[in-house]
Amino acid sequence: MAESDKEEELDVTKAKVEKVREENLKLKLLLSTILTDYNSLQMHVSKVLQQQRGASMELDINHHDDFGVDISLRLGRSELKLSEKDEELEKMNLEKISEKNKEGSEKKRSAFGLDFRIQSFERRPNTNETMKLGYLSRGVKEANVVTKSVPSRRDVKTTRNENQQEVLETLEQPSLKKTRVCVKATCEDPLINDGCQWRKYGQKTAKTNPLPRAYYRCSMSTNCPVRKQVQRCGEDDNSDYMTTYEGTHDHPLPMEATSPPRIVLLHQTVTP
DNA sequence: CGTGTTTGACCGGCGC
DNA sequence: GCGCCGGTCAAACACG
Repeated sequence: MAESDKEEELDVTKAKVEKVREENLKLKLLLSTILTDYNSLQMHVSKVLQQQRGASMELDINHHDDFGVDISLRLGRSELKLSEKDEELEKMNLEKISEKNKEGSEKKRSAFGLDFRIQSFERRPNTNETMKLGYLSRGVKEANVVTKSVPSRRDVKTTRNENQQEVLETLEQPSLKKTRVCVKATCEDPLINDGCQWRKYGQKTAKTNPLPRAYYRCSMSTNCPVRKQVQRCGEDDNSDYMTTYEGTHDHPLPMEATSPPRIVLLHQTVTP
């Protein structure tokens, strides 16, 4: 009797182990997809930056100002510093990975549905602003990054393009700066899982857009200055959400917000 | 009862 | 100066 009980228990345990193994395999697959996607993003960023560098050299060959680019794909963390050695390693890894994933990465990217592009980014020399993009978990279709140094409200003019996408035009004032990142994402839940806790403090319907815009504050720390706005881009339930993060967290972030994909490209300076 | 959401009121910036 | 508009506040409410 006890013997058969033990055998039954063993079978149940075996089944459990098998289940866990299957789950593990699935997670591994998911991770590899995410990694592939991340690598293709890195490639894309470096390509865009190279193009930008080329364009700026062509545009202003006699101008001797430095032109720096900081990109850090992390949500609201303070600036990441890499030593020269780290940069070299990062570069080597990127090359290695890009060769490995040359084939099929495009296909996988569209299948997984993650992409982003830098619309514009420019900084003046001796400023210390890092661009941050929230890590979006699954369900993200397109991340559309618009980041600039945002001075006081007085100096910011808000215009809109055809897609009701907010574009910030910064007038001359390099001192007062805030991080601002726009992310366009498709998910059922407007509160995409970026690892942080948000508390809604308001909702408004803009005149130019009948769809409501929600305002959230980070509630992970009592006086965290980070805010985000979530604006639906279409009327149907499956439509995209434009999420705009503003500010830098004053507290450590959970794993969800700090885990990869992460892109760090520090100081690409062009000297004519 | 604590925490989060809703929603109308209020405030400051900006254009005319 | 006035009106419009976007962003924020805060009281009321809902929920676990």
